Amino acid sequence: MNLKELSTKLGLSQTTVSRALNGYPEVSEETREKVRRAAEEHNYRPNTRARSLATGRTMAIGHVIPVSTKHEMVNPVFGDFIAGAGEVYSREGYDMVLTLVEDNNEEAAYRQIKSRGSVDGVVVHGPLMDEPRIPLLKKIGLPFVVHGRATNAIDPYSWVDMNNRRAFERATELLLDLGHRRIALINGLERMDFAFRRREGYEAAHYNRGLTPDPILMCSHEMTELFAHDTTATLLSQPNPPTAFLVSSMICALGVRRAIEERGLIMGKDVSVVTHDDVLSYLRNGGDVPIFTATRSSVREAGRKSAEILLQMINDPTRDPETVLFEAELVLGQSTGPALVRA
Amino acid sequence: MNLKELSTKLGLSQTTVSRALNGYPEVSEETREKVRRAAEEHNYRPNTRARSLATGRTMAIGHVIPVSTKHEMVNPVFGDFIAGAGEVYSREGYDMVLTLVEDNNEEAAYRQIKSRGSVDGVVVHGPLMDEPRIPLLKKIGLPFVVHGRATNAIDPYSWVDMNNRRAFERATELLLDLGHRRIALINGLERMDFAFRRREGYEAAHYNRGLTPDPILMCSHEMTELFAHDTTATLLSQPNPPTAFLVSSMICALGVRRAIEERGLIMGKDVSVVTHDDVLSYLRNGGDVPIFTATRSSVREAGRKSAEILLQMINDPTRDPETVLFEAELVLGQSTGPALVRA
DNA sequence: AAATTTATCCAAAGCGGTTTGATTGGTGTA
DNA sequence: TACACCAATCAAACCGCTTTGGATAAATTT
Repeated sequence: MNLKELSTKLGLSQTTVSRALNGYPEVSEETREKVRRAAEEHNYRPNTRARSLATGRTMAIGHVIPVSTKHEMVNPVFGDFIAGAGEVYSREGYDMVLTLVEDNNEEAAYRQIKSRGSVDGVVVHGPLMDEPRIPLLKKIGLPFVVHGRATNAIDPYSWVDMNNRRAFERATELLLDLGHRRIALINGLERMDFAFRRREGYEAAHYNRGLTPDPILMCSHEMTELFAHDTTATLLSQPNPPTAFLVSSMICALGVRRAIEERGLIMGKDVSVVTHDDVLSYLRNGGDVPIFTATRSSVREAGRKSAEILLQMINDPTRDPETVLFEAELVLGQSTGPALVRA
Repeated sequence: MNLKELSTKLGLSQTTVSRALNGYPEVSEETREKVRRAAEEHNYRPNTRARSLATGRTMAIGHVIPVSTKHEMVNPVFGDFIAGAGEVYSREGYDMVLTLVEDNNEEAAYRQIKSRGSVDGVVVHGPLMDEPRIPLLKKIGLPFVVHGRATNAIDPYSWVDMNNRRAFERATELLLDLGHRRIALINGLERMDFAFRRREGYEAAHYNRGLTPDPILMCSHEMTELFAHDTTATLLSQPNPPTAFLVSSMICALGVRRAIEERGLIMGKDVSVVTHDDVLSYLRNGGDVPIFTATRSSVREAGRKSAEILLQMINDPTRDPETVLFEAELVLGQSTGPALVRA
């Protein structure tokens, strides 16, 4: 059932039917109601493509997911982010289109997205410190919002981020307060902006107390359970092992815990762990007292916020870029305790 | 830059330019080359919407992700499945559009997808045993392939599934062979088809040896780390605790292990664990000898296969439904061992 | 009563492509 | 030389919608 059919069936012009359904005032309430009922009855829904051709708006938002060619990694955070953004999109009648892009030809991908014109805007995921996509998108004039930030970006742009630096600074301070002096950092890839900032926070907390973190304790890698486990195992078997771990994701934290317990140590007693918790739906840091002491910030909420900002930008292109910085909560769990005095 | 502009710039008609770019034979090689170069130079790309309006093909595939209203759960498997499917789509020039649907109004969602005409076909995720979406999609005539199966579906349809029943039967047999007689089943929601089949396999292995599984040992829930942990802890504290656990996901397996170790037991010695492993990128069951003994089947591969089948169906609607059944490998890891003789 | 408004409705022109059905000039053939 | 045929190109229709710019009749002013 399309507009033409519906309108002949009603004995009206396409114009009137279209207007009736889209709430324009030049239509009597009586006909509008008639049209509405007929549309309902025949399950009519305007064809998206035709409509967007006519309006110039696609009513779709693109998400470009970088897929690491080397590791075939998909960020586990992605599902929940999408869920948050999706809530907003479906409420506002937008579609969400995903494009997977290998990390070597991102520029081409974005140019294609723009020239094919299949979305009204994009969400940029996984920004690097030096993020070429930001000036690119500015140049080609595609509205966008970044989930995260890019330290070295110059021009203003819209982003939604968590205060990674502050979160990890606070987490480190907590561990220092508990007497820990050898704190390992199990970080993500540090060309990723978030990971870089987290290390900054970790280091800052040390420097602020006149301490210098041991470089040997700082590790950076794709955040898998396995990496976290192996790294932790290695560190713990060294002559002067860390007494605490600051970890970049729950998944990694599980690996850290595994390594700790394999050594017969008790987490929260022999070794402390603080992790960042993205509040993923399938990996709740649950229980009355959470398992892990954690810096917590909901990635789903970030998804919602990103979507909202992007839609606003699309609806009013003159708007200035908007930014949102979430502060992570620091929630105390069972995984931290005072540093043991070394025999 | 659109077709019209490009063709006037070239002094050719839109027809010729369009044909040149789309590889039609009625164009001299000379002009074709000229057109190609001009298109390249001006970074011309046909507008997707216009093209799909004209051709009737949208060059987009829909994925409808059920989002549990109660638990706000997003299946963690989803990211990797999408990555696999996405490979195929981008190779074939398809977009992927995601629709999040709360589990209470799925029918409306699919009808809308059809009538809005924004995709050429859909992948159905998370089929239930009694899956209303299958007859619905058949009725409204939208090509689809199901990731998983629906036990009670009658008409033939395309699906890609893992042999859940067989996998869990084999896993159970392994545990029985090792002497275990009280094997707990930590399963997903059993209205989900995959979970139902897994239980069938688990039970069949028992029945085949004249054994009857204790209903108290069979648990079914949304598959989170927390649920798995709590359930395991409860079961282990009972008078006649299980000596082995058969688990439906790696995430759950991590919860099971946590509960085991909290009790001071050693996995693979005091208690055996077999889990299903979807080969998620961030949760590799790694190491030379895998941590967990597991039934293993790559969900990313399933994504690839699903996409391929769906595209074939779209390209040739007369094709019969195609089905793919992956057999899971059973890989031995460190988490299983002979049942201890009870004192 | 004539002139304006106003309330409804409609025909037709896009939107940016693809595709059908000519039209042209050049070749091959009888 | 005349005819058919082919290769290359184009004008125009079409996909399904929105939107501009009338048109018409009724209501209101003057």
